[in-house]
Amino acid sequence: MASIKDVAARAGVSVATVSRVLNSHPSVSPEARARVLAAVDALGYRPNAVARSLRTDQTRTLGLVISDVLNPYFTELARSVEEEARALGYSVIIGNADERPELQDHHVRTLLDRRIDGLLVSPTDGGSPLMLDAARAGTPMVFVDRWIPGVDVPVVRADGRSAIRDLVAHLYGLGHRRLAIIAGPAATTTGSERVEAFRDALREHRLALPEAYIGHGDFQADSGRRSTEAFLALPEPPEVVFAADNLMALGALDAIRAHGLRVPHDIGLAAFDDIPWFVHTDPPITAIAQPTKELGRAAVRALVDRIEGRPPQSVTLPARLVVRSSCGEHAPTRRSNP
Amino acid sequence: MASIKDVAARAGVSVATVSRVLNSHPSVSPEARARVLAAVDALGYRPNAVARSLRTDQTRTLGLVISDVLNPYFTELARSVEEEARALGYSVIIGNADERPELQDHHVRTLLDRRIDGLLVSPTDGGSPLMLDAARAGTPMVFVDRWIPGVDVPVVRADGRSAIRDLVAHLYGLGHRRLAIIAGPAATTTGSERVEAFRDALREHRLALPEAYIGHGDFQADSGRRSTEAFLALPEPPEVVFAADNLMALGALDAIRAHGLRVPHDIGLAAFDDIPWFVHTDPPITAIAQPTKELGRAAVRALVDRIEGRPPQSVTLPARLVVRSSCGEHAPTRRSNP
DNA sequence: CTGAAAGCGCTTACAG
DNA sequence: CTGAAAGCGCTTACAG
Repeated sequence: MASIKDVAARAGVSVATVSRVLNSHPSVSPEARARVLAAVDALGYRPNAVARSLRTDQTRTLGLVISDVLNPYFTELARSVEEEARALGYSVIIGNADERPELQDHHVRTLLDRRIDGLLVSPTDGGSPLMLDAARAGTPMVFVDRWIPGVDVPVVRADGRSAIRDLVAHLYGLGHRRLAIIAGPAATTTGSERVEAFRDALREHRLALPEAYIGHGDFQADSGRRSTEAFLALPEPPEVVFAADNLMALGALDAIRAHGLRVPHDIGLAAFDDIPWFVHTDPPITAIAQPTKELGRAAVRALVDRIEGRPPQSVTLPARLVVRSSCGEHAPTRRSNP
Repeated sequence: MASIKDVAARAGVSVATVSRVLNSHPSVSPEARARVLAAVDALGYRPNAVARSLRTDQTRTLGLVISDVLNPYFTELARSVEEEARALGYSVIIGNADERPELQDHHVRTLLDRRIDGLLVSPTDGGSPLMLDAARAGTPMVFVDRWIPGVDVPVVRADGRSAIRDLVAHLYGLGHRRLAIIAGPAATTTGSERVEAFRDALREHRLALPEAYIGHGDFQADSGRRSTEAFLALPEPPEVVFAADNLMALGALDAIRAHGLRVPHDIGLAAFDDIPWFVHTDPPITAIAQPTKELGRAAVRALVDRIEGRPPQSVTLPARLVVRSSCGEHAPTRRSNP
């Protein structure tokens, strides 16, 4: 592969001049520029980003560590992150933690070793020493979707509280009283917050959330399946199950179908996170939609602000309820979006 | 951030010795090793991968350029690629082409600039000059899923031909005669091959594939929607629509529902690529499943073979038909997997 | 406007 | 077993 020296030799100038042309530094004569450009072209020269990074101490690369790529919500988030990053002149390297803290640490470590300019994280747990150290050491960092309390890092996320209140009101209006939730891991903010918001909303209707109606999931389909089976085995099973993410909703659906039950006739189902397929499931699933694209964009902007020395800002965007027919027979109250 | 010099100073040895310890070179005295390790620990030193790469001319990184991350098939492929790569000591950087040739080129260029050790590509088109040049220049490269004919690069893919023949036999057995397909872009191998396999299978049953029954899609949901609308507007609409990927099937479902039609009563639907949600759609969708994980693994192995100087091998794995109820009322002939 | 030179953080023959 | 030194491919003050 041709190096800057080859270009310099062919153009009859020094490597300094080649470098200046490549970085569009103003003080280069038109003739020199032309000769360099011609040499670059002839040689098919491409600057070595590794060498440049070593020298400039910046990689123009962002790291994104997400909890689970197979979750459509995170896939969409990742895509929006890459899009915005590209617009701002950055690449992004994605690390998939698969909801496993050790794997999350593996990726954080690899990314740090590669000297990425900044890190976007949706933490799988309460924060490993590695991540806490990185934050303290001043690595530019922003949390997306989930965050770690007590760490001085901007957070970009959606607030599902009011959408969850809308959901509970909707369920109550349909006559349901026994409402269960499949929660995410308590160590994650989205895991605990959604349960709390749900519990608070129930309380407004003077409804309790018994321990048996709380499934302890891990945001993966399998745990949705297991929790739902436990609910169904109860002497008094819930009338509606609210899954705290779309994968656990998938697992719940699997379990319900395995028991020969029908939604919503035998049991209702709602999910946090909306995906295109929810329109076509049997029946269409009532869900809480996050402004995923906007979250990705805002997260990148906050991180790049931090990297480039501007004060970064935390952002909280509202989620919204999308009523479909998975929770009851009534003609659903139509909301903004079908 | 501490550098190798800091470690050397603290341990009272030269940087060469530190480097040897870090790379577990045998000729280091136990005492020196211990002092270095202690210094590394005290300083929280982490080697700079950028510097190492510049020096060794290898990044231990693979590039993966896929056509569309939002497509669950590619998401799963990406995940399996990362998993296998990690097992072999490599990281992977994913570039999402979004089915856009310019974006594909952007990622190939960026990846090449970063001096990745090898490139895994699922080409969006017939091959840009950039990609062709890279292949000719000897960049270790492997095509996954889709490939470019006439380029000397190993290909790892699934052969859907026999599964498509099974599908057509299944449809024929159900009494359907007017079968349509929503194809992918003709410039992609999977785009053209699936149509040809479909046409060949129809011929075995003395059925024709009229031009009007070929939708020209681009593997995205919107094109599935448009093609289906065109089918439905025909004087004699098809009895079954076969979408060449799952996103176009989603679009087809949208269009069918928008017309107030029901699957399979009014029109049948089948898809290439199977996804977990197909079990829960209304009705469950008959699909052709690829051995996605195995494809990802095999592709990484072929690429790493190539990188490490072993002869890489092309691999073709079979896809298989999964019969559900979206094509007809008959009790479906059960196949290996529900 | 231009070039010689230093230096980013590593690795690795080479000499001892 | 160990260290001094060269060098990977760049960028960038510095001097002219």
